[in-house]
Amino acid sequence: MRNAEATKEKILEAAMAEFSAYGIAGARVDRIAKMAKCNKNMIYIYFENKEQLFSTVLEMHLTRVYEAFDFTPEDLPGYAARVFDFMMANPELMRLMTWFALEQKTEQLDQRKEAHNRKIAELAKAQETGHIGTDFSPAFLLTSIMVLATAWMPTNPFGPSIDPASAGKTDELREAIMRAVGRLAGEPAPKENR
Amino acid sequence: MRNAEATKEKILEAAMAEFSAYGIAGARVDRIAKMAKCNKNMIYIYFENKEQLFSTVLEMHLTRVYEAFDFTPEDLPGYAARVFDFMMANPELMRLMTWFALEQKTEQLDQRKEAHNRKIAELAKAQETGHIGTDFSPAFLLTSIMVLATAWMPTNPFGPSIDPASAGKTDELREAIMRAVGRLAGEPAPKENR
DNA sequence: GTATACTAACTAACTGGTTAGTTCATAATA
DNA sequence: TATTATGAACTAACCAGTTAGTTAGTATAC
Repeated sequence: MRNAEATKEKILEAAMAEFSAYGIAGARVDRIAKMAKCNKNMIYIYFENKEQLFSTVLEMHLTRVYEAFDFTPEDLPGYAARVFDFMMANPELMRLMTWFALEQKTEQLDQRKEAHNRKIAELAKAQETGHIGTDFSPAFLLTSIMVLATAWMPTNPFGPSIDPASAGKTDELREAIMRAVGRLAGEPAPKENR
Repeated sequence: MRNAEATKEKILEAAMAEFSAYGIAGARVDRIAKMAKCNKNMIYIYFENKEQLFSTVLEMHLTRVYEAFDFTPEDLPGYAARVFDFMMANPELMRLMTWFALEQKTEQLDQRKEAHNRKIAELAKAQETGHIGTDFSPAFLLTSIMVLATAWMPTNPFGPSIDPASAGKTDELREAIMRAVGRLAGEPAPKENR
């Protein structure tokens, strides 16, 4: 069976599993080849080297995220819930991002930077128009939201290890995260609560 | 110069630098020996093997943390500020913890677990006595606090990379984190906002 | 239609450098 | 002299990346 595209696909899939499990330094090219049921050399033909392969895998999946759900500055709890659900369903991606943050050699991904700047601009506008509170800066808000939404991932040193009971209670957790984000973003005009 | 204790100390110091920089898989024992200006063999005499050395370094520094500052359930913003300052001053420890969370082989550290359970119990009591709000569970609160206090560390994929401008503004950041924690923990009876 | 030439996809075996861990002779100390 | 600390050299395994060669598919020529 000769099929370049299929082989590339299998390599990328295996690489995702390997890198998210072991990071760049810990990943083994031989193991990726074996998992992809292809020859090791094909990896070097299609993807230069190990680091290049990692970058390709990471960017591919990040692109998938950016297309998966959109940012709604007027409904930040809803956005947090979507991030939470997505990350819970894709723990491998979270691991990949964390490995990258730890192992990165000062490089930054333009793609992510742009996406963040766009969101921050939207938040600023939402603050001006009074849709959300102005107690926190847009950048602070965005970071807080992302951090709260991903706090219960296994990659977080303070997440499940603090709160092992949360393991099964996904719904309660999402609901609490949404309320927390609501508190920070400032309930534009809820008149009263409870 | 013959001094076993001093050699052990130097090895531990070098190991901390190496492991926090490269993780377990990426760390090189030869590099640690060179940095500690000791022979590689000494490492194996004093600390069994590489993984054992890592565990020793991690536990040692975690103990240091637990003794460094105490938990004040009635002043959670203050606690968050202390965690923030400590972590900002010790970014290496945060990296070490993150490497561990990624590389761990399902082991849990009893020491940490105990410390967390104690804090959660204190939070529960503080809720009963009305010192803090009851909108969020103690475990949720504690995780949120830790996560917010450490969100702007370089290890966080959503921290400085989202908000590079925060680099120099430590004071503003701490103040915002304290307010955020206050929002989540405080105001037992928030009648209205704005 | 079938023989030939050409190319893309793939493979097995190898290479050179690295790395965790060991051995053993020597030096310091008591 | 006996014990312990130390370091240089060593070893076996590992691993990223390479090489030289094979196989399958496809186009061209007769």
